[in-house]
Amino acid sequence: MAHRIVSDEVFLATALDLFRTYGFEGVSLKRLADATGLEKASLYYRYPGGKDAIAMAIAKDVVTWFQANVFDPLVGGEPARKRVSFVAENLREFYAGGSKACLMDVLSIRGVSEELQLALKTAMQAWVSAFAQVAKESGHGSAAARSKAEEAILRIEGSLILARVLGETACFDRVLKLLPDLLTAA
Amino acid sequence: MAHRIVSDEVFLATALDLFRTYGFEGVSLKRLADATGLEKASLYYRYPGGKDAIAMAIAKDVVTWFQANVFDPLVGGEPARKRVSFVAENLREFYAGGSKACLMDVLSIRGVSEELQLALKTAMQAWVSAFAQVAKESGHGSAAARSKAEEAILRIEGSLILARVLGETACFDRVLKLLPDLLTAA
DNA sequence: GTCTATATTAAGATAGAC
DNA sequence: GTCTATCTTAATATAGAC
Repeated sequence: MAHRIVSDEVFLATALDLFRTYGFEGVSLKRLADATGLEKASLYYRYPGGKDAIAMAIAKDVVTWFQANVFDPLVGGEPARKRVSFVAENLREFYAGGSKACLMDVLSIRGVSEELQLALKTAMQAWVSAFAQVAKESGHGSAAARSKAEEAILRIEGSLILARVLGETACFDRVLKLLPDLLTAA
Repeated sequence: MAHRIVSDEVFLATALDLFRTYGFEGVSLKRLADATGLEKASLYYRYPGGKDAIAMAIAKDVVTWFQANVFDPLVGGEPARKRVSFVAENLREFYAGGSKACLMDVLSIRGVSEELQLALKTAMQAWVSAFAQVAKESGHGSAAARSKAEEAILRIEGSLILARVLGETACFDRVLKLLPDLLTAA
C-alpha cells in the first residue's frame, strides 16, 4: 500500500471518536490503524508508548479544547448567564447533541495507566473550578459554589449515560438548557 | 487442581464486581476464571454463550435485585418520602457508597451484544417508570413526573462518574440525600 | 516516516479425560 | 460438572526494507 499522509490532528480526532464509542479496552491498535489509514507500525513510530500514549495524547487534546471552549469563555466581560449559555452551546457540539460519550466516563474505568487516570482527575478538577468560579460571581460561598459546579457536571455526565442507554438525547438537551439557571441563580 | 464448588450466586457476584471495575472489554475469560476459581472450560459449560452470556446473566441478576430493592418498595402503604428514603439507602449499598460503577454505564459502551443493549434499555425504562410513578403521586403530570424521574437517575449516574474520576464520593452522598426531595416535592 | 513481515503473548473457544 | 490440553484468532510490539 502506498504511503499515506495523515496529520496528527486528523489521526487524534479519529482516535477520539473510537475511544468514545468503544472505550479504552475496546479499541485495538488494528482498529486504530484501519480507521485512520495508517499501519500499526506507523502508530508505534508516532507514539512509542502504544495505546496508552495515544489515549494520553487524546486526553491532552481534549483538555486543550476544554480550556479554549469552556474554561476561558467562562471568565470575561459579558454577563454570567450569557457566558454560561455560550459554553453550553460549545458543550452541545462537543457531545454531538448528547450522542457522543464523555472521555472522562469511558477512560475512567480501570485498565488505563495511572498517569492517564491522574490527568483525567486533574481535568475534572479544573472543570469544577471553572464552573464554581461562575457560581461564586452569583453570590454563593466557596463551598456552595463548588457544590453547584459539581451538580452541573454530574448532570451533564449522567444525561450522556441516560441518552446512550435509552437511545434518545432529550435529557441531555434539558440539562444544557438549565445550565445557566443552575450556575447563575442566586 | 481439585474440583471446586462455586455456586452460580457466588460466581455471578464475583463476575459483577469485575465487570463494574474493568468494563465488558476489560474482563477476559481468564480473568473471570482466576477470580472465581473455576477453569475457562467450566465457564463455557455453565454459559455456552461465553462472555456475552455471562454478562447477560449478570444483567438479569441486577434487574432482579432492582425489582426487589428499588421498584417494589416504591409502591405501597408508607408515605412517599419514606419509601424513597428507604430505596436511597438500598442504592447506597448497591453502589457501595459511590465507589462502585453502574452496570448501565460500563456495559452500554459499544462492543456488547444487541440483546444485552436492549436488556439495559428495558431496565432503564423500568427504573424511570418506577421513579416517575412516585413523582406522579406528589401531584406532577405524566410528562413532568417522567422528567423528574430521569433527572433523579441521571444525577445518580453522573455522581458515580464524578466520584470515580475524582476519587471521592461526597457528590454521590449528596445526590442520594436529595433524592426524596427531588421525587416527592410538589 | 511509513511500509511489510514476523515474533510473542493473550484472547475466545472446543475436545476429551475423569 | 470440572478438569487439562489444545486450537484458532487477534492483540501488543518490534525488525528491517524502502
